[in-house]
Amino acid sequence: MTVTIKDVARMAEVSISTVSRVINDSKPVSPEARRRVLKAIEELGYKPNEVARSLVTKKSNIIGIIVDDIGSSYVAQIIRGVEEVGRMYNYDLLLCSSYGDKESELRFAQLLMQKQVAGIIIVSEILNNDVLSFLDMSRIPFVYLNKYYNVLESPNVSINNREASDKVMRHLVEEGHKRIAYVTQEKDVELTIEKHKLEAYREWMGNIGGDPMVFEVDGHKIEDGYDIGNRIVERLLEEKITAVYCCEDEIAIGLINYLYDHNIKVPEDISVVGYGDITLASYFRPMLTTIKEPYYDIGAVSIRRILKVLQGEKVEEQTIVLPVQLIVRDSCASPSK
Amino acid sequence: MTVTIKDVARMAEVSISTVSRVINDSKPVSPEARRRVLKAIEELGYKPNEVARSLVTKKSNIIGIIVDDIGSSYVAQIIRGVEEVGRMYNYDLLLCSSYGDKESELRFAQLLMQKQVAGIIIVSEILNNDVLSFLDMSRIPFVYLNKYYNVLESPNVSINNREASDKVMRHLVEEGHKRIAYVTQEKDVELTIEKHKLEAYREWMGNIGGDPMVFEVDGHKIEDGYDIGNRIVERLLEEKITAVYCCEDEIAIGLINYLYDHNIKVPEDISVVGYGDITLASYFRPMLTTIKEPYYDIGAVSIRRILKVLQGEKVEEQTIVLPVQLIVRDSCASPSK
DNA sequence: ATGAAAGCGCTAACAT
DNA sequence: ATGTTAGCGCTTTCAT
Repeated sequence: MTVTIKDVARMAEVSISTVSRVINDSKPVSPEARRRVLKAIEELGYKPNEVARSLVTKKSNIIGIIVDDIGSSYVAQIIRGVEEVGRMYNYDLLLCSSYGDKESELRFAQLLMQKQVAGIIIVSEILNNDVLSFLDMSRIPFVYLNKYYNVLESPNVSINNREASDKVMRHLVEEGHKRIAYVTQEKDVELTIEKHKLEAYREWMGNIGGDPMVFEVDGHKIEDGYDIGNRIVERLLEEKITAVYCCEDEIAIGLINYLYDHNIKVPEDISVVGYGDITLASYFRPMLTTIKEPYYDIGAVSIRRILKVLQGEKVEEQTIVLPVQLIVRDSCASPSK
Repeated sequence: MTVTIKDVARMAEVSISTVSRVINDSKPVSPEARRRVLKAIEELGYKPNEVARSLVTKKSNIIGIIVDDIGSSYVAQIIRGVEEVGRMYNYDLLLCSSYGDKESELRFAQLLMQKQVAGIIIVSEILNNDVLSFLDMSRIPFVYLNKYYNVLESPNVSINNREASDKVMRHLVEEGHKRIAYVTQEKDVELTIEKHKLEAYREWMGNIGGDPMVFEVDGHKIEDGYDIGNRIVERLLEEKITAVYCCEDEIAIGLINYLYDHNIKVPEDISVVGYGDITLASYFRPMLTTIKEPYYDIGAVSIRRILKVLQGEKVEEQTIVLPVQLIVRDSCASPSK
């Protein structure tokens, strides 16, 4: 049946410890013995049983990742980043989808512990102190990623949302827009990144002497953006709004779809700016002007952080802040007229 | 420290075997002993070490999944299907991305074996007999999914592509199109599903007495569809083509983008049909008329198949064929005339 | 019904 | 430099 370290030892005529030593390069082994072991491994096609290994070393080279929904493209991008960097260091990914359920998140965290994962990355869209405190206690290296909520007390990787919003507003103003609306999330504003984005928006509107006009959307999906189009389009027209800054790409795209379906042209009649730069943003027409949240990098940096901790390095900052970028594309133009 | 079965046994004043029996419900245990064990487990917050378990049982409840690129939305959908069904039976997912590299696919398959996964699902976009024969030999239950190539000799889940193409052509013809072009893949046509799709296309064109007009595209990305727009648009116009049937949604979307960027209206000037129904298809404007490949279901059925084998059930068919559906949306209309 | 003990495949002291 | 041995935490005979 499956070949074990014993078989290798027997064939190479050494003890299993010697075999172990050459596999792990953990102690000096005479060239001769090493040669024989290597030969035996080759001939038998021996592959160490990772499970047995994990049992004794009490750790696997598996990183657990709990995501909200792998179907979201930003989540997939984060996973790519995690996967690719992890792979470089021979770490594998154990994937769980919580679909936004608090209890699932916690249960998966426990499950991953049972599986002796080396570290955990959570991509969450809700606020869930239960996992956070569980993870804190368990003393396993982890990173908590949350696109919406400000996470302050846990290791995380994010961008400076205030700065990002400033970039959007500066661009809009420089393009000549004065009547700019902002579409924000209605839920938990004070706890989310919307707080900072709204601040930036309000400040800029103050500076250019315009009235802030804030609309609230409920949900993060393209459909939700479409719905809000339905609810606000009349106000937009009445108030002669020339640009709508949406808190998320999905909302922006939904809104543009609504406008498209009602013969309002983007950007000719109204400019729309998004936030996130999801995959769709550049395939969609008109191509979306938006803030690039570097999802891939967020994933890559997250696992790097965990790997560092695993190697015993001290990681100072709780939050690692990545640079933001405004991607100017076609959904935004100077106001006609 | 971490609490083990010994701790539970001590607290419950039974042997570890009894604890094991309670945990696994493997043998009768007296009500009294069971009660005490349960209580101890509760109080200590004991969670069995899955790694130790796997070592002795020689199998984990982990399903390995090797995908081409988790960034593709169809891949993400398949994974969702696998994940959700797997979860119902307490299986976890170990994820590897091969990025289309043959050797990676093989290496990952070996790696997954080392980790004692219970089964393997491969989502491949290339032809790789090395993994296939490795998997065959290893006698681990697996499913080989390939969107492009006909896989005949390995367990797989797919749709009837011939039938799907018939549906597209019937729809196009019923809408009144006579001058229909088909965009196919240029690579390995004889080995891929394009063979059957082309057959259907040619047969229908023969039936309505039209000239088949086939264009070849190289690649599966939206950009590739855009490129081909550049290459064929003049022919399309010359030949008064009223509908283009593209072998993949990505190609269709790229083509529509090209047409959009060059002021050719879809569907008013030209109808475009895709194949796949990727997530983008319904968010894109015009919404794409396309064949729905049920990715989620493909994933779900794949893991069900593996689970069946794991439970010792015989699974007769190598290939499980799922029903197809034509999704009629907006990118296709009757030819204006 | 329960416990003692062997052993899964490996690593890591400890001896030599 | 190499071998012997004791576990890692669990399941599973085999006795009782």
